[in-house]
Amino acid sequence: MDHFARKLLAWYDRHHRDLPWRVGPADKAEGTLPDPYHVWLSEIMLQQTTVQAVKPYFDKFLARWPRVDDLAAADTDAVMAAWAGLGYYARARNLKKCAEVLARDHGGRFPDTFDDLKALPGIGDYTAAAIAAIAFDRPEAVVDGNVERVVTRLFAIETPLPSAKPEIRARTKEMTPQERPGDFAQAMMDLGATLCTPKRPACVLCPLREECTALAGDDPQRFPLKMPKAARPVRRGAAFVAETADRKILLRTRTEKGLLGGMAEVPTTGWTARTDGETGTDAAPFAADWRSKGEVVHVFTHFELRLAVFHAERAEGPVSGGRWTKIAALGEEALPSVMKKAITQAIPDAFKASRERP
DNA sequence: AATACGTGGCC
DNA sequence: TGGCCAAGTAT
Repeated sequence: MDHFARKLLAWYDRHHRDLPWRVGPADKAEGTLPDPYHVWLSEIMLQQTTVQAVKPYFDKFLARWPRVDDLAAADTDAVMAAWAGLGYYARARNLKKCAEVLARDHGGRFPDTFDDLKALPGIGDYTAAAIAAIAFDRPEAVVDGNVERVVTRLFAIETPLPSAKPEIRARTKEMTPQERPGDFAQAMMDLGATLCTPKRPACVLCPLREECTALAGDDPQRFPLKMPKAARPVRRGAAFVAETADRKILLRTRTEKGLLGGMAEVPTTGWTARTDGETGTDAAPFAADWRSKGEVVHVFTHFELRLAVFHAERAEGPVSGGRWTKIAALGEEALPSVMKKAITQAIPDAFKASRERP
């Protein structure tokens, strides 16, 4: 085992984070490996998502679907609703598909190699390596955003991301030990998350400070270098919150593919790049006494949405392609955050009401 | 290979 | 306060 791995594992034994899906080094020393289902579920949720955001969702999913077979047998709508708010909803659809494949073709068990894991829906290079290393003790190179930061600093890699990825992978592979590869992967990620942070890294506490090339230089924080990002355009549209006298609102389900795929929404116009600011009620789903309720702004990864919100009270009647849903039952719907924002703008107590009547 | 894909927290 | 960032994947 090389110098880096030995020092890092010693640090991990003392300073590892305790996380709900993790088996700590003390328990692992007695031969206990974490449940692959827990590792998989957490890794999918953690893709581009903070630990803090994931925790309550992980607990909720595990309580409701304790084993992968339970998830395979679940209603897709229920899974989407449980995922609502966590973002990147293709993850939830692939999670369900993956559970079904495992239940049908693998007897409800996870494969234990990188290649077989990577063949599953929603599992890419990172997640396949992470599950293989953490749940099955296989010495795979696990490279996430934390590892990219740690490694580019350790070796002062001047190539910007994403061009530097092959070099980072090669370096990580060299460092990954045959023994405790799962702990090593988690140690690298813990180091990146707690000490080798993007801003103001705590180098004085770092177990690798003596061998860090970036620290020997003048400014470790400048790593990793990154290619400049494209500007985020603004798109505009209108959302229509139709409410009946008995407190129902009109919802639709978005198509499976694309933005917010398979999630619930209130009727909206298209979201276009036009900047004239003109958003009228001509595109409303039906004629009603639409009242303007102002605008909500929501920032997606690649554009900013400014949604003009309209509210109609005492709306009624059958509407094709939509469903009238009790405001008190909105908590069971797969509503993404942007839609909760729009509904709250029109009906401030909408989600308070749904909480009061479980 | 470059782009689409959410959300919330932080400074 | 606006940009950056978080355990990436699919196409």
